[in-house]
Amino acid sequence: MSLPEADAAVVDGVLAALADPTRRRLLDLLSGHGQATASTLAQHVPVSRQAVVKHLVVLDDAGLVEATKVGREVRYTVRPDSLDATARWMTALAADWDRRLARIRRFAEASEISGTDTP
Amino acid sequence: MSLPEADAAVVDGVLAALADPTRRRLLDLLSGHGQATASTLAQHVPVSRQAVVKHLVVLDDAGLVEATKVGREVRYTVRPDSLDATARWMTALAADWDRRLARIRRFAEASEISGTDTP
DNA sequence: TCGATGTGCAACTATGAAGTTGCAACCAAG
DNA sequence: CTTGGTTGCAACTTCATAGTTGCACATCGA
Repeated sequence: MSLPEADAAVVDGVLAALADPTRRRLLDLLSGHGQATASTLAQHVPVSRQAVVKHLVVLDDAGLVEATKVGREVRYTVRPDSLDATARWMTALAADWDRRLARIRRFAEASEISGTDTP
Repeated sequence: MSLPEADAAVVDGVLAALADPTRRRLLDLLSGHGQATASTLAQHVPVSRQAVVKHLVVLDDAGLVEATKVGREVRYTVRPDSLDATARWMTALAADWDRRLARIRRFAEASEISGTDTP
């Protein structure tokens, strides 16, 4: 109803991307440095450069980072748009749950009976 | 840093839990029905009851659902608190990225050095 | 041109998670 | 007590993904 369904794919990708601690760390490093290459990031994370690259591909597919080729190196930057969309989605979802729970609670108090549906 | 670090474990659990589409579907069903058992949920989802139970355990560990034993059945309910906390965390993170990007952009414009696109 | 540094691609391993099946235990109603 | 429905536990399979290594390709500087 009031939940935005248009960016379901975006939300899906962002949630999957944020589920990994290493990727969250990379995003943290990126937001702190403004720009960084995969090689530079690999120095601040206990995995290899190729592992970092794979993570950056996932983050790029989720729209969370942007790759810019500068000479022979690839600079990565954080992109807040899809994160912001997912944050809004989650906030709306939490509000929706609260609404439903409030309604159910009110209904339960009024009708005194607890059997909601399944007999 | 304005980012709340106290609920890092909560955020971690919620993100991991929400990463799975089946778990999101279960949460959707639960928020719609108010209450449901694992057997009931399994009828609305293309997986077995035991798979649903495992998902519910994950959701319970993440603080997203609550289990209540009623007679011989276990009723599950949605719990918005940790979802709300995660939503706030994500909103703060998006705002933080925006802040940093704005600062970097302002700095780049002021110092005139970085040829962003036109060489 | 030559070397050094950085990136891209491919093959491979392995650990964890999602899902299944089977069976035991439990509880309510006949 | 027995029977039907419900949950709980355990072993097992399967598959995605995080990680590795090795090498080829590009690019900058001397």
